Amino acid sequence: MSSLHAASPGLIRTSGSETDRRRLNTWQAVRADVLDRIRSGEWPPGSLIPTEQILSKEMGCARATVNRALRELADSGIVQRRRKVGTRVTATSSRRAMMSLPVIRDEIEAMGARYGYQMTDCLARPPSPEAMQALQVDAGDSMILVKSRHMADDRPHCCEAIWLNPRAVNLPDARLFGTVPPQEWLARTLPVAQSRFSILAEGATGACAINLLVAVGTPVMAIERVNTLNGLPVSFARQFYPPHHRLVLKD
Amino acid sequence: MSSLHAASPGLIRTSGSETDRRRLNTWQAVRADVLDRIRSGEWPPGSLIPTEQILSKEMGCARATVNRALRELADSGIVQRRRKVGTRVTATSSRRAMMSLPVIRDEIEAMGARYGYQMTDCLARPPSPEAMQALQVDAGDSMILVKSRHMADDRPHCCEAIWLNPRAVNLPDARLFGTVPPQEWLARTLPVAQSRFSILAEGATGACAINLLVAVGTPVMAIERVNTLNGLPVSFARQFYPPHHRLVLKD
DNA sequence: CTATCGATAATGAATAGACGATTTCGCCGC
DNA sequence: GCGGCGAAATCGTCTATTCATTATCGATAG
Repeated sequence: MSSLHAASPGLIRTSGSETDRRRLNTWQAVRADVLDRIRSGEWPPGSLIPTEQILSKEMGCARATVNRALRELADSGIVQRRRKVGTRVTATSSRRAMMSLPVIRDEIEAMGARYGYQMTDCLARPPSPEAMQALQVDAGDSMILVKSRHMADDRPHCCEAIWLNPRAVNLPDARLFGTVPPQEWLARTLPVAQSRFSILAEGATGACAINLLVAVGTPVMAIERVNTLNGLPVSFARQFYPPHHRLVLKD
Repeated sequence: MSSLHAASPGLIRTSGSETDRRRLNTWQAVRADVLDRIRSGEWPPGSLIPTEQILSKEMGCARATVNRALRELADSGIVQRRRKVGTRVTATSSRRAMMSLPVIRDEIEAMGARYGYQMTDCLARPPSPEAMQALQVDAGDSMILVKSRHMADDRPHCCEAIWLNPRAVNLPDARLFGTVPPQEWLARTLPVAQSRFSILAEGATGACAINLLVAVGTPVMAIERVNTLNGLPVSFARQFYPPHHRLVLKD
C-alpha cells in the first residue's frame, strides 16, 4: 500500500546528505529527512514544522512512524513538542549527549591492556563530610571506606575511594575487596541502582598522587558517583584519573 | 478489553516501590514493573526475561506496549535485546548517562546570575596542531581563532577558545564576536550540527589562568567540542572551567 | 560426522484506527 | 473590552494485526 514500506526508497530526498539511507528504516528515514530540512534552513530554529499528519501524508507513511521519528528528535533536544501547538525547532543549541560509563575492567581491556586491581585500604570509620552529604547519613553512622587502584599493563589507570552504606546493603567479608573491585561486587549484588554522576577537576592529594604516580597538585579528573536503590543511598564513589585521560561523548 | 488501559491500576504490583505509578502510562508502568523485578532479584543479571508476548499477556496489554518499555530499558543499557534470542539483563553495570550541555548564557542565567561576555582575542592564523587534528585541515589553511570569556555576576565563569573553519562556514565581520559569543552565532547560523565532546582535566595555562583569575597550573576542567556539518568540520572549541565547577549527569 | 537447509521463535517495524490530554482560539453573554 | 466556555487542533498513547529480520534447532543428505 504505502510507497514507503521498510527501506523502500520512496522517501529518499535528492538533497544528497552524507548519510546512507538505503538501509534505513522508515522512521529513521523520516528523522533524517526532517534533520536535513532543518539543516538546509527550510525550517529555521524557532519555527514550527508541519504536523505529524501532514508529514505522514507527505512522506507516505503512518502517523505513528512520523511520531517515532519526531520523538527521537525531541529526545535529543533538536525539536520541542507540545500538544495542540506542534513541533518547534529548538532555538538554542542546547544539546544532550550520551555518555557511557563502563566498568573500569572493561574500559582497560577494551584498550587491549591487561587489567590489574589492588586494594590499598579498607576501613570502617565515620563518614567524611562529603560522604555524609552524598549518602544522607550522619556522623554517628559507621561506614566502610574502600580505597583501591586499577592498573592498565602495570601502569596506574585510575584510583578510587568508595564509601559503602552498611544500612543499605549487606557487606561481604572485607577480604573480598582484596581481589574483587567494589564496583563490580556492587554491580553483581544490586543489579540496577539509580546513579548520579558529577565530574570535576581537582589537584591530586597525597594518597591519590602516590597511587597515580603523579606529583601532588597535578590536575586530575574526578568522577563522583552516588548509587541509590529505592531511594536509599548505597554507595558514594570518587574515581580519579590522571591528566590526559579523556571522557568522550557522542551526541 | 484490556485490564490495563491508560493508567488503569491493573498492573500495579504490591511490591511497593517508591515510584508513584498512579500517573504512569502503560508503557512506563511496564518499564517500572520490569525494573522492579530485576532489582528484586527475580531476574538476576545475565538471565533472560520472559518474551514480549508472555509479558504482554501477563500484564494485560499489547505486545507493542511491552516492546516500547523494553526498548527504553535497552536504550539505557539495563537490558540487551537480540532477535530470536530474547531480552537479557545486562550483566555488568556499564551504564549510559545523559548529559545536557546548555548554552553558557542559559547555564548562568539559570543560576540566577547576570550573564556577561567579553571577547579577548580574534585572530586569523594557521591552526594549532590540536586544531589541525580536530578539524582535519592542514597547516597551510588559515583559520579564525576567537578567544572569549563568560562572566556570572562579573566573576569569571568559563573561558573559551574556538577555531572556526572558513571553508565550512561563511564568517561574519569579526567585530560581531565582540558582542555575540561564537557558540551562539554558530547555533543560529548552522541549526543542527553533529558534535563530539571530550572532557579532561588540565592545569591552567597563561591566558586561561588570567581570564579565570586563578594561578597558573590550577586544575581546570576542559570541555572540547568539535562540530561537524555533513561530515565537514566546522569548529573546534575548548572551554575551561575553574575548580569546583561540576558537570552533573543523571542516569 | 558434518554441512546445509528449512521450520520455528523471538524481536523490530509498520499500519490503521481509536481514544485521551492539553492547549489554543474564537464565540457569546455581559 | 472582558471573562468564561466549548470546539478544534495537535500530540501522546494504546491496540490489533501483519510482515520483516535474525538466530536457533533439528532433520536430512552426503
